[in-house]
Amino acid sequence: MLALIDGNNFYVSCERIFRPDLRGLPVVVLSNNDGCAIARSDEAKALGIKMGAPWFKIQDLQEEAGLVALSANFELYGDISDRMMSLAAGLGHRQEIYSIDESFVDVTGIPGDLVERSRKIRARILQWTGIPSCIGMGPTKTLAKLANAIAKSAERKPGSYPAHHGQICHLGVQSPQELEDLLQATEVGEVWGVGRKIGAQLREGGIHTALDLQRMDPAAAKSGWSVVLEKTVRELNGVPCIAFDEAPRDKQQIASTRSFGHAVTELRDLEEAITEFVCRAAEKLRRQNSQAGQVLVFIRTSPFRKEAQYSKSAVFPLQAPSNDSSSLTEAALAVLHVIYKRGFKYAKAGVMLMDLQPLSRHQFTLDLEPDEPINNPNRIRLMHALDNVNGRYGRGTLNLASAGTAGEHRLWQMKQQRKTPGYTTRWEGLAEVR
DNA sequence: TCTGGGGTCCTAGGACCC
DNA sequence: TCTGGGGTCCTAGGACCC
Repeated sequence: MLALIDGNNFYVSCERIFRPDLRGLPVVVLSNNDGCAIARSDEAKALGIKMGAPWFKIQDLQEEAGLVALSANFELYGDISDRMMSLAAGLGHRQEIYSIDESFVDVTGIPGDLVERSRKIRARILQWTGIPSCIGMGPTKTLAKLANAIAKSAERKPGSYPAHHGQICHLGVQSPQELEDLLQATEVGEVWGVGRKIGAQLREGGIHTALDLQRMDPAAAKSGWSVVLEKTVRELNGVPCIAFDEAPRDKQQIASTRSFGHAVTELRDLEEAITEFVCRAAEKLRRQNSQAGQVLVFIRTSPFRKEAQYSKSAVFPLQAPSNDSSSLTEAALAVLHVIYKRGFKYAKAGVMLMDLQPLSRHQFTLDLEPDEPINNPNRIRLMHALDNVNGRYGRGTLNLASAGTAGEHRLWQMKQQRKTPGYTTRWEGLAEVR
C-alpha cells in the first residue's frame, strides 16, 4: 500500500507561512521573469486564473479583486520542502521524494488504522511547518495519486466527492461499489499519465472517466497508444507497474535555461548568459559526481512576438568527458559562435549537459594530448574551491570572467520584482518579531 | 512592454551490420 | 514476373510530469 502526500498550492502555502496576512486572499506565485502563474491559492483559482496564465493578462485582477502576485522564491520552497519531507517520511518505512511538494511513502504492513495515522502526520506537518497537505492511499502509485486528487477535490470543490474523503482518502479500504463510484466521478484527464493530448483522444473514443479507463483492455491501450498507457490501465486495476524508487538516481541530463529580462541582440550578451548557464549546470554536475560527454546550447527568439523568428541548437561532443566549468564553457561558447545569427531579438537561451557518466569512469583516448586539462589535479582543486566559495558566500561570488560582472547592467538578467526574503536560508531574511 | 524551467520515458525511422 | 531477414544503435520528436 502506498501513500502520496502532497502540499496544497505548495508555493503559495510557503509564502503564507511568513506572510499570514496573505491568508484568505487570492495569491499567485509567478514563474522566473515574473512571466506566468505557477501556483495559485484556492481564492486565486476561484477567480478563474489558470495554471500558467501569463501575468500581463491577469494583472488587472490586482485592482479588481485584490490579487497578490509574488516572484518565485525557490530557495525558500526548497527549504520548506525538506522539512515537510522529513515529517512525511514518518508515515511509513520507505519514502520516494517525487517532486518538491510530493512524496510517496510505502505503508505496507504498517499496523493500525492508516487513515487515523495519516491524519496525525498531516496535522503534524501543518503544525510544524505551516503547510496544509492532502494524503491519498492506494495499492499502486497511480491509485495513490488518484486518491490524493480525490482528497483535494473533496475538500475544495464541495459535491465533487463525498465530503469524508477530504484531506485523506484511502482507496484500499473502499468496498468495490464505493471504489467504482469514486472512479466514475473522476474525469479521465485527472488520471496520472493522461495529459491533454491523450485525454482528448480517449474522450473521442468514448472513454470519459477513470472507471472507463480502468475497464479498458490493456492490450488495446498499448496498441492504440503506448506501453505507458497500458501501465496506467494496469495500475488502475491495482497491478503495480511503476517502481518505487527510494534513492534519488543520478540525473541523465542537467540543464540551465532562462528567458531573458529584456530581448538580447548582441553576441557579447549571449556569451555572458551562456557562461553563467554552464557554470550553474556544471555545479550541479559536480554535486552528483558526474561528468558530461556532450554540451548542447540553444538560443531562440520569442515565439509570442510578431517578428523575425530564429531558433537553433547544436551539440558539442567533448573529446573527453569533463565537469570543469571552463572546459565546458569553452565548448559551449564555440557552439554559440556557430549558431548565433546577427539581427534577431533573442528571448531565451540555455545549456544542457548530456551523456552524463560517473566520475569514476574514465575513457582513455588513443591520442593523448600532453596538455590535456582533464583530470589535472589543480583544475579539480580549483573547481572544488569555486563550489565551496559560492556555496558559502552565495551564488556568483566567484565566476568565470566571460560571465561578465554583476555590477554592469545585464540585459539578459531575469526580472524578479516581487520576491520575498530568504526567511529560512539567509540571515538578512530572518523575520523580526516586535 | 509583458507568456517558466527542469526533467523522464517511449517510439519511429534511419544508418548500419552480417 | 521475380529483388532477404534479422538485428542493434542512435537520434529527433512527442507526450507526460511537477
